[in-house]
Amino acid sequence: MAKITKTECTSNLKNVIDALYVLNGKWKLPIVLSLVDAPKRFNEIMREVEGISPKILAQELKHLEQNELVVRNVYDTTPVSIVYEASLYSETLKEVLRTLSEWGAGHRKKITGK
Amino acid sequence: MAKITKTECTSNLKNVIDALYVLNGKWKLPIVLSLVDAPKRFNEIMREVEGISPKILAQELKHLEQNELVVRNVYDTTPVSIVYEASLYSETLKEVLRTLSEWGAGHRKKITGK
DNA sequence: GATAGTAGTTACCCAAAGGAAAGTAGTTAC
DNA sequence: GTAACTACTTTCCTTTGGGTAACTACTATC
Repeated sequence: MAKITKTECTSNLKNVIDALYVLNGKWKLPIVLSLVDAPKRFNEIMREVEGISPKILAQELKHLEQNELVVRNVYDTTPVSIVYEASLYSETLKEVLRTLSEWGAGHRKKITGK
Repeated sequence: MAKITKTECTSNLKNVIDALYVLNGKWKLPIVLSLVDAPKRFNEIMREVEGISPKILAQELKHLEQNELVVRNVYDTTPVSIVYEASLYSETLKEVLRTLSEWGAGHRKKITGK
């Protein structure tokens, strides 16, 4: 890593902590990945993201909506259908997800597979 | 995001989960960032990473050592000095830290600062 | 009228993460 | 001998994350 100043390092740190605050937890990135694939309804997400409970899914969707990563669309059909989709903004996560995925794959090889 | 297959998506997901498993928690990346800056002793890290308790620091250093991100050097002086440093391998995190930092900075602006 | 599906909410519980404070064992300085 | 510094460990406690199961309110189908 190129030489950096103390101030740069501290602000890096703060940025990383902020990013992790938003993306932290077992389910947030899996949900986003599922919705990036295609918009889905509540029970469809439940079926795709295996193991998640309705309580946690509702909670995480709210968190992701607040952070503008997911959009909740309500359609006035009978009964109403509610469709969640990854926001345009969520595409800014693309690079983060890519580097994390690459690192995770490489690291698994290093620690277990060799 | 370019069109991807279901299989690619699932393996992405697994990789990301694996990466987060290693990097998860409040302190791991802050500690790595601190050591990337310069090798340090236990109490030096304590002072730089504000708010961390000795219990947590000892625990996280062990975890990071197991994952080969941090090296623990023992020097046979009197008294022994123990110096922790970021491993060469930890440089593979560079890209991850950079994208996370950039995203965190941009996201903070979006959600709070405007 | 019973069953199933929609999108959740509620209450209760457990386990892991993390914080606070004190202790330990050794060395060094005063 | 007392205080301070090293690198931790131990104990206790609280908070948070997450799981289970039941329940709600509505609609559609048999």
